[in-house]
Amino acid sequence: MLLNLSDISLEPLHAQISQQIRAKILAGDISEGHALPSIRGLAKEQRVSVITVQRAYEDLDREGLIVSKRGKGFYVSSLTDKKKRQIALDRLREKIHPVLSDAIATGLDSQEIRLLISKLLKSGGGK
Amino acid sequence: MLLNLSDISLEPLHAQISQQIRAKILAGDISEGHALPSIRGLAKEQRVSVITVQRAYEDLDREGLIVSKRGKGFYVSSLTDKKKRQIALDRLREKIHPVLSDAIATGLDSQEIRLLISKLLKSGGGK
Amino acid sequence: MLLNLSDISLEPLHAQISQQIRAKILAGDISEGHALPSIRGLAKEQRVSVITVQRAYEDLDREGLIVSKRGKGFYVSSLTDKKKRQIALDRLREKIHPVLSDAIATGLDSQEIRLLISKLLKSGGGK
Amino acid sequence: MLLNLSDISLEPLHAQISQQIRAKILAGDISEGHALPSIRGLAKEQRVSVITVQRAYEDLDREGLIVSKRGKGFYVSSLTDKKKRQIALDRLREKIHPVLSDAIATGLDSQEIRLLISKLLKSGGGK
DNA sequence: GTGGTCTAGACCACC
DNA sequence: GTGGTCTAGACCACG
Repeated sequence: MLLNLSDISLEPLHAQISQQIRAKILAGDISEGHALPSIRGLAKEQRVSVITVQRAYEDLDREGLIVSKRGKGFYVSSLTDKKKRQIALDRLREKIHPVLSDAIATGLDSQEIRLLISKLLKSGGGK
Repeated sequence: MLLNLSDISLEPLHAQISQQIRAKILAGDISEGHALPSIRGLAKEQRVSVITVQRAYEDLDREGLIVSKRGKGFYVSSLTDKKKRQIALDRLREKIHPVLSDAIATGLDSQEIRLLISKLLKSGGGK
Repeated sequence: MLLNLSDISLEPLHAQISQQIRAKILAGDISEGHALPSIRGLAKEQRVSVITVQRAYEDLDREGLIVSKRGKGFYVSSLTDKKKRQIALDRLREKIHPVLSDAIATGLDSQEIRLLISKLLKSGGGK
Repeated sequence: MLLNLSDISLEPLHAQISQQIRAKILAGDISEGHALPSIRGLAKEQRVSVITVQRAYEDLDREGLIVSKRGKGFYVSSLTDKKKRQIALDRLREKIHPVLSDAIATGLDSQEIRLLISKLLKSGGGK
């Protein structure tokens, strides 16, 4: 599985892993019912500790995006597209709310905030 | 000085302090040349350690928003409104960029991202 | 790690530490990718407080000479020799400028300043 | 008396004062036997505390550059030009030595150090 | 009074 | 094990 992990990021490794897999699932890049890489396999491939992958999978499991089948591995849960979009929106709202609050407190007005965001989205928004 | 600190927040205390003072300065709530509360005074008032306030002030000093006058205290730097707005926008851009990247990776399109943000901004954006 | 710390120097301890490690890195005595001593280890070895070493490492981190890998330690950043030399020259310029200004203001002329410096450099320049 | 004092400099105020007066004396801008401004007068003129000027004068007195005539004020000592130049050189040597040591430890060689200094001296070296 | 530095502990998340 | 944060003291130079 293609992941982009960084040793020196402020974001913990397990969070980087769960976040990138979550994105793949919500974007439909991994379809429902498909198996995820085994914990050991992914750990070896990404050169991280087994426990790190385990924590990432635990998070996704708790969110209901994947399910563990004992002795067989982890599988992508079955979710309607609508439900996926809802989850994605909820996550976005949760993460963007404090940023907007801070921007407002800092004296920026809604107009220029929206303008900046539009520019960022047009310029790709890519990583 | 009125601050809203939470010791259960994920955000370190010193970051909460510097961020709230930064917002006050950028929004023009504290004007240039004015003295900030003394390190010890603010520490006592907010019931945090002296070092915690010190780190917050250090950060703002490094950013150029305040200056330290030895033996006298900290003072708000002189910045034009334009410069302040620029700093605020830069901070917003930096903080919102990864959030937007993640939203895109998650399968959301620019249209619904903008829509969500507009709704949040209209509903106050307040904390 | 071999450090030469003096608690009677005017220079703060943390600055002495960061400066000596900085010199080792810029001179290539510690190569890129190598791990630095752990904060606690160095603190114990040099008989200083953990926080003192931490501040030294923070400074080097901020300058980009080392990077922190959470849970693993600090590592020397990868820098080309050219870049290292540039940083060394910039530091020298910054530190020597006020000294030269003062010398000029004091009535010395460029010729005798250069002469003195040459003599100091020939006599070793060593500590 | 024309002085250039900065509130926010790392250099203590009294050191800034003594250093600038010292430079004037060594450069011959104030000739021997001339009276220095009164402590109170200079303090008022430069908007600093009396004690701050006092400490500056004390330092110069200890170095033998000025002498106190009780009840009359401070006067520039009588020093031959050769002696003045010697003092200036001693000060320069003392201040530049650690800077050169650090530069050497940092991997720079004498050649490029001299080159940098020559460039700084040619470009004015002025403050 | 102020900020700057330092110590000797402690708890936490991460790997 | 690692670094990141925080506390509660202390001493110093400065104004």
